[in-house]
Amino acid sequence: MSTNQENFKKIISHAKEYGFIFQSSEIYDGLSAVYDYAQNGVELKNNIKKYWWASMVQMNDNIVGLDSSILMHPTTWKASGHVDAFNDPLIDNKDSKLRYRADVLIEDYIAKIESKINKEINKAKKRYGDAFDEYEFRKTNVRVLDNQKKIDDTISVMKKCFDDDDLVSLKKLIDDLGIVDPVSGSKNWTDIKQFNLMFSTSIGASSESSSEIFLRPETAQGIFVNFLNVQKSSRKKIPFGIAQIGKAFRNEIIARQFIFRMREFEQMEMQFFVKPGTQSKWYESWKDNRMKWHKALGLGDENYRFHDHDKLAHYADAACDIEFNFPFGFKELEGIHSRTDFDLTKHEEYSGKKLRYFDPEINESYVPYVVETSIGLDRMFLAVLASSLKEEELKDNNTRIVLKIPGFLAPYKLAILPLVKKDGLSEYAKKIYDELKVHFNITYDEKDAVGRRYRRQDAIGTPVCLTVDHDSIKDDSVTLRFRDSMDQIRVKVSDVKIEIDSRINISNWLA
RNA sequence: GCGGGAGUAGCUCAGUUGGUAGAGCGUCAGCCUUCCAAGCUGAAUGUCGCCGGUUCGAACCCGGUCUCCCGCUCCA
Repeated sequence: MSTNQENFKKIISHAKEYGFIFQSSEIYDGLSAVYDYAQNGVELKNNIKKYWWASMVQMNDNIVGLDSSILMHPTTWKASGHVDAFNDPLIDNKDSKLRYRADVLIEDYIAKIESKINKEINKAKKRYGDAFDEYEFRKTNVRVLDNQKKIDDTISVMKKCFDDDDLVSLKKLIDDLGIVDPVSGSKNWTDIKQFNLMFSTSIGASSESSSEIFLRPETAQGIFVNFLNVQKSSRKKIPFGIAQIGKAFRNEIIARQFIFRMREFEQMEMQFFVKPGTQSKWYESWKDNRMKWHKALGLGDENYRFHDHDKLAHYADAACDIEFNFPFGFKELEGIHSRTDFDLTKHEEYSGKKLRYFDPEINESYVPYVVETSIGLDRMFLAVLASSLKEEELKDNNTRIVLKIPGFLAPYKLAILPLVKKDGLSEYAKKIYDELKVHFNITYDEKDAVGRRYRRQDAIGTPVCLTVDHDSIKDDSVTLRFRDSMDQIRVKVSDVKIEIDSRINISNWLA
């Protein structure tokens, strides 16, 4: 475990030292759980996006792309359930150090009193047998009436608190009712705090005309509200999918573990619209498909596993995660959810617009069911970085740090290195650089011994280095040196493009 | 948010009972070098996370605060 922690620290240091990830606003002490992608990080991240986009949109003739806005009509989030689900009044018990939802505590209290009433009723039932009239009993029994009044009062006070957003009175209610922590039995409560996981902002420049809107907490809703627009303009027939890559925002109560859980993060989501009744078939098929996609990267099959959800979210009838073996254990990397017709039905309800598909095969229209695949881009980035960063023992007690990422993901595909600066080698090398830079993202380095320059390229994952020596000028041949094997081959300058391309072309990983 | 640990150069870290800040690696300039780092010369870089207090004097002691890592919780 401690070695894993050390390993994780090394990854974080490496990410900073070699220009992959910096903390946001670092000179101002940083902003909690927000990170920036630096010169090498942005290349790697963009390449991961390309891999996903190609496998979704390019490789499937029934999946199309979308880039919807971060800002959406506020009713979107009422319809999706986020306004309710992402909004919790929380309270801590100072003795047990546990955190509870205040409304759940009160509801538990009400349930307790209800069970008292039921006990009373059951006792009376036993006593009076068939002659027992529950309605009459509830109306007349003093203890029952007393308890029922407690319940009614509690509910009305609680409702008023929520209507008025009055957390102080809500706290007072918990104190007045003498609610204790089920674990510690203590009444030592903190104040109630409202946690809203959605970031809000306002639209409209003047304060009178402005209205509160949210930064999207997931990209999926942008797809749902555009479902019919896309379907009609693309003339796609069900089953078909809409893919989207974009930022989402969650005001996490606690956000940690480097870029694993951030407040501003990027999702790659695909919503697949299917005929009702066929969703479990597609759910299984996408589970299989997505796992294959991950494993094709070659980060190690043993690093992936499925994890089925025990309790399902309000919108799902089946759900699982693809978990990855991060330095801090197996954690969710991608979610695959069978979302039923929940979202489209809700949007129909709230918008008053039909979101139905007319199926020409059965001559009927219906609200499609949705199977979602949703992957955290930043998590994917971390998975690639963490599993690829290796420290290798070489001969003569030497070691090297090498980032063994798949070639097409590498920030630079090729580094051009003149063996020495003099004798025209630099000029010759720069000429090659100019010829090749239109084909690949490449870099040039002539500082220090060539061995040290190889190490620098290893550290950022450059799969191939090209070295120009004195013979190159005579016979137009150069040495290619490969990151993983450290092997070298001699090729004609005119063959370099083909040699590189055969090793880093994304199609090698897409099949 | 609570509990535990931490914050000193780009990175990893020293820094004695409080006396005015260092190493290794890296970076930059130059030299030397004909293929796998750590050969030579020189240089730059720190309000010791931030604010306040105690003290003649604080990297060190005290208080607050910010940020990171671990546990609880949730998710992409």
